[in-house]
Amino acid sequence: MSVVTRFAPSPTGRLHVGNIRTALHNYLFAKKHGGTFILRIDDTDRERSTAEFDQAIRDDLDWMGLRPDMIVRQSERFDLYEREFQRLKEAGRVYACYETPEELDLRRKVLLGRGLPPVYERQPADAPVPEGRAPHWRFRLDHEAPIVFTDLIRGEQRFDPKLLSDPVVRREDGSWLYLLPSVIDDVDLGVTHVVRGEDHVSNSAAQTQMFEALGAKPPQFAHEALLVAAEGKLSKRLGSYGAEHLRAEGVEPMALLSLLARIGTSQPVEPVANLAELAGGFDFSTFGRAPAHFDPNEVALVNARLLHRLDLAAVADRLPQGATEEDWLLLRPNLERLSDFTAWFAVLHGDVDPPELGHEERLLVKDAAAIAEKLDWAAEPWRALTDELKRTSGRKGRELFHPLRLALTGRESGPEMAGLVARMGRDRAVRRLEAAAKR
RNA sequence: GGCCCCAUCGUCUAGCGGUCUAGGACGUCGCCCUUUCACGGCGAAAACACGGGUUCGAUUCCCGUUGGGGUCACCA
Repeated sequence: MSVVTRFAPSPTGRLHVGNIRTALHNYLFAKKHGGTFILRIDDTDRERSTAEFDQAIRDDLDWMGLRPDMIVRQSERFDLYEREFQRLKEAGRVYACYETPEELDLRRKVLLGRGLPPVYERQPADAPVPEGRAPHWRFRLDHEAPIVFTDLIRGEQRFDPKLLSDPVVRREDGSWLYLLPSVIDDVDLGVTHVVRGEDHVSNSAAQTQMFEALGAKPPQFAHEALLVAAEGKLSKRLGSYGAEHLRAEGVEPMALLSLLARIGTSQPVEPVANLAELAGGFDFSTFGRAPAHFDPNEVALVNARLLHRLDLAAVADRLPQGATEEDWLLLRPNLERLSDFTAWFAVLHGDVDPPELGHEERLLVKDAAAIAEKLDWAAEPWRALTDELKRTSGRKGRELFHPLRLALTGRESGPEMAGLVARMGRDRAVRRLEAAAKR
């Protein structure tokens, strides 16, 4: 049987690192086994779901190369839910309830106050039905059958159904809550593996019975430990590391994905060039069970390391017009993000603002300009320039190089000067040295 | 509050009773390369939360404490 996974976001916001990680794991597991990766848009909540977020989610997945083999929307499948719902109703697995949210809330507080688990208490069969009120519907958990399933990450999971509330599956107005439609879809689409955060384990327990009530075998579950922010402790804050933010920061998708695929596992976080390679090493047994700390700085680190080994071909279409292989190899080791390339490209082929230098440095740079003027640029201009200047000025080491670097590139640090100087050409070099001397 | 999960270097983790003078990766620090900074190469420092057991012997098993995470919605 071939593997089928699904990623089921609701279009009520953009993707963030937690979401993306779940999507990625579903994708990688499916691809590793030559299976199918489904994107299921969970838009049963018509109040909060928007077409814009629906689109944004697909764009973000596309940006990362996480292409779904199939896309379905729950809002287009209500007929199916209706049919299955009727079946469950006839089988007595779904029943009508008439409590108001306020009543339920109060009851919960009372139980909690008495130190009891706030589990929903079923009404007796002969309880009076309030007049003129539409019911909402709950799924009847089988209290006699202990719920047991083997989680791919957490091992054997056991739940006493008596400690679980019968989940509400449908509201008074007929709208759906996510629990049941999700199961119906998983059955219908042949989902074999449900990979999601550990905040869903108790949902999985209840859903296990729903699969069975529908006459289906529950899928394999894998509940991964959540990500928490490195600073502070609220996992909610992770929301700020959204896809749009990461994209705006100039993060390479594969850098993000390399980190997200490995964080919280026993495998080293290292830049990996493509999804296929990531999929090859994917293994639930390497997943830890403790929440992992997500540190945005780590994304930047992986991003830089990834860039340093990328070939020109991988980035050529995102580089400025006229950038050559030589430019790329020269500048690449110094990039933290690809967009840095543009500024360095200007150092080679455009203009830079002259820096402010001290009196001594201005004199040095003025001498440098005079020397540079006469050099054979086809030989080793940087070597020749610095050798000569060392002799005339008596300076060496940082004393000598720092002012030259500043004058020639406008920056404190950067790639190898020899390469930069040779590449920028004599005219540009002389012009900059003179400009810095005058400033 | 009930229930569930977790607890090893700063971080992610390996370890499944003796093989641990506790291994790897990221970060940090140092050295090398570079007549500068960075890149790169090499190396070093750095951890078994605490208290009880069990055992000839506990990082490893059990209990408790402390600490973290999750969940108990007519959200997903």
